[in-house]
Amino acid sequence: MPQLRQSALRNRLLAALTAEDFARLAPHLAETPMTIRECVITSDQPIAHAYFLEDGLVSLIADTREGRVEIGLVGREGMIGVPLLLGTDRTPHNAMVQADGTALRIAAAELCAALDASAALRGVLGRYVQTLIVQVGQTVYANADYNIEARLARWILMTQDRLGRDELPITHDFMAMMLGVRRPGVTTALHILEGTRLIQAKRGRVIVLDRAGLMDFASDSYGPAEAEYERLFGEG
Amino acid sequence: MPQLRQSALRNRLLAALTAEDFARLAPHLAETPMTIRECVITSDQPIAHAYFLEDGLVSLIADTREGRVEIGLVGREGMIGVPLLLGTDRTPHNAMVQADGTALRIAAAELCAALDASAALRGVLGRYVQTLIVQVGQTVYANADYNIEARLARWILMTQDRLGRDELPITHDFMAMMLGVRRPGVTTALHILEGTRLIQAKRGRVIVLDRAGLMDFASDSYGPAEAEYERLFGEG
DNA sequence: CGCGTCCAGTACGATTCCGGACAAAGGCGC
DNA sequence: GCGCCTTTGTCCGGAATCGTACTGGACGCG
Repeated sequence: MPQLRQSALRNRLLAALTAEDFARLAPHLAETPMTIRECVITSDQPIAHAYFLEDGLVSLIADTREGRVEIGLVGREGMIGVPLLLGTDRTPHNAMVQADGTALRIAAAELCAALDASAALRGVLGRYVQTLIVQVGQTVYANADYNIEARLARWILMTQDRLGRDELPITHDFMAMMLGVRRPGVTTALHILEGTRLIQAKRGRVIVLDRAGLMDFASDSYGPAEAEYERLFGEG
Repeated sequence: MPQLRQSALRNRLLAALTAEDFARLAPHLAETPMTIRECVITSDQPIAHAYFLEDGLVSLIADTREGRVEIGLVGREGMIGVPLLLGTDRTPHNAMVQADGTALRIAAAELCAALDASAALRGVLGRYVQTLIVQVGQTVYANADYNIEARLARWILMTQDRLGRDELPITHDFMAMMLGVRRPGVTTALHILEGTRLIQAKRGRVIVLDRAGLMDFASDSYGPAEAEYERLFGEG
């Protein structure tokens, strides 16, 4: 495979590694396409690879017999396969692709070997786990204290952050599942956001018009998790 | 301080350590009382110590200007100070004591040194982080898909697990804050649980009468997180 | 033993959101 | 251009929960 140049990567975790750590991982990283609705990790199944996203969007989903909810969102700021960092090869959650993209993936064994060899690598990826915990915690808070419109604004902002574009390829149905609400509830909430010109909704996509306005609308449901990421990776 | 014997400890994480890892930590562990409403970790402040709980209950709380919600619950099955494991010395969350108890605490620097020295220690504590992520994820799910009574049943079960007693020293006000609902909502929900003889409510405490019945009531909101803990620590 | 404080119980209108159903419209394949 | 499937828009009654306020009882303290 072609030589990977660290500076050419979009993944913020790989970019934050020391040159030495990157050199350790690079030989094992393979570019992999991700297509929508694909499950890159399936609940309670062995995790064969970790994925460093270059583009696209993946949801971490808790689903049981009686329903499913999104608990976390990962884009090129993060990675899929956190349980591997934490000493286990499986998890009850699913990781499902929400927007097409590509990832650099590495076999579980290679990642674990690199982790054992480098405290600096453990530090970078550990800090990512911290940001993920804060993100999930923020989701608990948002679901408890905010109405659908605010949570939708938060979700749109998070998605925009991770995709790095203003046009988000998302249907109402998907957003409803992610937020754990009824689909018509999303339709109505989108109309409200559209009415104040914060977004423009088209069939199958949402276009962000006024990011600052969305942040106002989302209030404290958006922000803390993002601040934690910037604190830990902002300089990197 | 007196010699600590690993087999005499109630904390399940310390009990799960190898003898070698325990010996590494033991000289630095100091028994510390925890009193109700004390914040053992304050948001965005440096974390000086990690706490391995021997008894008592601590909540992880996300609070902002506009509200606070519990995102996780820790007892003798766990530890406080997870960010230290993940390469940072602070977090936006608070850790507040909900029931008096004691903990064995260790200075951050000593813990980090031990982590650097032992892959096995990293494994045990990393797996605890995994169980914590699943617990928080389960809270997202419970808040999205279950009514107050079921969530209350879940919370009572989790508290009972962690305290190891049937009598839980908890006021309605506290439960309301933890679940992110109104206080009278808790009163009503408790009456429903009491009506079916699952619990008995007294002033300032709840007594579990029928644990199996509570599990039925909580349905899928309770279980997955606990199964994950047993999978990772069940034999230990 | 009496007072003050914390805690539990109750009420009620307002509001959000659900559950389910159905109709319109966009867009793709043929 | 036609038909079909997906997606979106809309409607309704009903349930859950909220916000707020007030009452009465339990407990601790002096």
